Amino acid sequence: MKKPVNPTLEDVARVANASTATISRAINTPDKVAPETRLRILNAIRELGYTPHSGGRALASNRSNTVGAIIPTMANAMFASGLQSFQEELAIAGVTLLVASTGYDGKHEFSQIQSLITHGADGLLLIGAARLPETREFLALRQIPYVVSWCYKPDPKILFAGFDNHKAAYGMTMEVLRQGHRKIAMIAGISEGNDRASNRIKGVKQAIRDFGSPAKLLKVMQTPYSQTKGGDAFANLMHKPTVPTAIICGNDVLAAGAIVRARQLGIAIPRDVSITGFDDIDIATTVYPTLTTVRVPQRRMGRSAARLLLELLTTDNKPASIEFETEIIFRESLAPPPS
Amino acid sequence: MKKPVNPTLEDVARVANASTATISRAINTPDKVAPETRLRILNAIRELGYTPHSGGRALASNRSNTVGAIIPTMANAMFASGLQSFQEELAIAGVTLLVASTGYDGKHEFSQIQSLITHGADGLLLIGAARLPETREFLALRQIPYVVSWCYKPDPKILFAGFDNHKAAYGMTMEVLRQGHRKIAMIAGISEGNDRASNRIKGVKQAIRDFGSPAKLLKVMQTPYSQTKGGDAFANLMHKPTVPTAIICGNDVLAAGAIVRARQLGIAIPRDVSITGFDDIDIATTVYPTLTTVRVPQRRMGRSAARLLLELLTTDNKPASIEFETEIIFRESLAPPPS
DNA sequence: CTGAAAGCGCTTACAG
DNA sequence: CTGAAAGCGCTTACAG
Repeated sequence: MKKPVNPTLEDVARVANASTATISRAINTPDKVAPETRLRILNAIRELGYTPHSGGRALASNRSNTVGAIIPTMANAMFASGLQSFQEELAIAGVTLLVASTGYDGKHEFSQIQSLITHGADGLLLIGAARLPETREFLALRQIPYVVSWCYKPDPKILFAGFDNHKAAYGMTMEVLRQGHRKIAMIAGISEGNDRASNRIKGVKQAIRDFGSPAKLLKVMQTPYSQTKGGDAFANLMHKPTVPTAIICGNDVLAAGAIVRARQLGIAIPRDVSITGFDDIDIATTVYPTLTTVRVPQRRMGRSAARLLLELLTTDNKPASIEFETEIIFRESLAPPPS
Repeated sequence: MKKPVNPTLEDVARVANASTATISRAINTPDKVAPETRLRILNAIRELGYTPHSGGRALASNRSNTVGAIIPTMANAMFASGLQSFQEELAIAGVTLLVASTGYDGKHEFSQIQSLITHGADGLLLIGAARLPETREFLALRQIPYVVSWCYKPDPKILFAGFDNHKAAYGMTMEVLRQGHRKIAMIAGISEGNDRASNRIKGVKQAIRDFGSPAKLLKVMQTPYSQTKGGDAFANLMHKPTVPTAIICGNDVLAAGAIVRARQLGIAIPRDVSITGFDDIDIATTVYPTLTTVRVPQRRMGRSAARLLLELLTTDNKPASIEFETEIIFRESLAPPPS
């Protein structure tokens, strides 16, 4: 017998000598099928290498058991372990994860959201609260269930599993001030279309304002998240007439880039200038001196996001947002300024 | 008028006052539709937030314009930029990428392959040549077009866009020997089910054998790809009675872990022991001392893989595999042994 | 426990 | 340039 290359339920039915309805039940609700029938069917499925066609399935059942995650980038570990936990939690519920990335571009985000919905995602994980108006409209119009992670706001209309970037950056800045720094600079991510980046900037500014004179924010440089760019921004800051004694970085990648560049320039960290990061990814301990940074509870956040989304998808509950606390991890790159 | 939450072609047809056939044409072959009709339809689509249902589309057209990539892990940058290039190249052709990860587990790989095929992937990008027998059978039975990357073999039955791991590891080992090292150890990845890891081990062994006495491979430790594990393996090697003068690592993550641990243990790199890596990801220059490593042409590989897969999918050509060369990048972590 | 049949949202010859 | 209609692969009341 010739095996069909793309076997369908009908092919399985023929081989297993049963109706397509029974095959479907054997796959989806096995205990509604007699054990011997089930066995026969399972053998036929294996023999043919049958996999259900998700299109037909989605069409007929009006659900896909699939959710989508749209993250800014896969290029560094910022989202990797959170996404991993998200996926693991979904897998327990038998839900498949589809992943797409945006390159920090709102238009890309919109088209990736549409693409994932088109591919049958029942719900979405989105990063951050900043979103194009057309994207918001689309999400609202289509009443797409989604949870927003990596940030938190007390906004009852949106379901968050995240943390307060403003508060976290504020806290780190206060610590830098407490250690005696007064001339401070920041190397931040690009704030446009990125509320995490902009709230971290606002948090730093607010802390320095609240602390009052003589604390001063010399400069905030915005640059894409790459080590090289972080290094460039660092070199730039250190060439100005007034040099900071501490530089607060928008994330660990920028901070690591600054530290590497400092070494190349013969600038000692933290003796000549202190550096802090944000995220606490692996790179924070790879770099030398090791990085004082803000730890983000990625794994717990990812897991919670999955649970909230599943609850949204499978129950009528209206689950509440979850705010996670961040924590300052003290390592070598931050020390009091030379007196 | 009440807007449907999940608008269908029929809804668009009603609003735009046209048949579903015309709507479909306006979307897929716009120039077969009168300009004014097209405009009316586009407005209706926007108004309703319509996105085509990929299930219905795949069912009716028997293609999905989607390919899947299955990578071992998203947890570090080993595959990130290659995948990025792969995606960019696909995007040019209007093809969507679905990504899944396996955690270096053959069974997971099989189920993720099935899942992506189920979700309509027309073709696949796979990493490495090691694969479970059932996975091979499935790929063959279903005649699934795929390209294998991150490795290369002169096997005409499989389409590769990769490099020769054995040769690359052999080359690095020869360089280490050339610089005068004779007592060598290796910290490798887990070779089971991972041909890249095992071929790198074989390459190192072969080089040392070819070089002949007094060169000796003291020990090969296999460990999962994490900095901590790399550090543990390093500590272990340095506590043995016979200490190596050079440690060749299976990838940069392991090597970085070794270097970080060396610092903690007060062991000087490269004075006390040299370290080499594999991949040349960002971490190779973040770590201090910076890492001498094998550069893998990730971006070109990803782009080629996409082109080969598209060729497979859209033409009747039988494209040929592409072998990329790797290159040793000299940095600080490798130096001649103390004489 | 099993089967016949309707219908999910699309595309595409076919006809005009 | 446009429309009516068949059919893609599934699931699921309904009937037995």
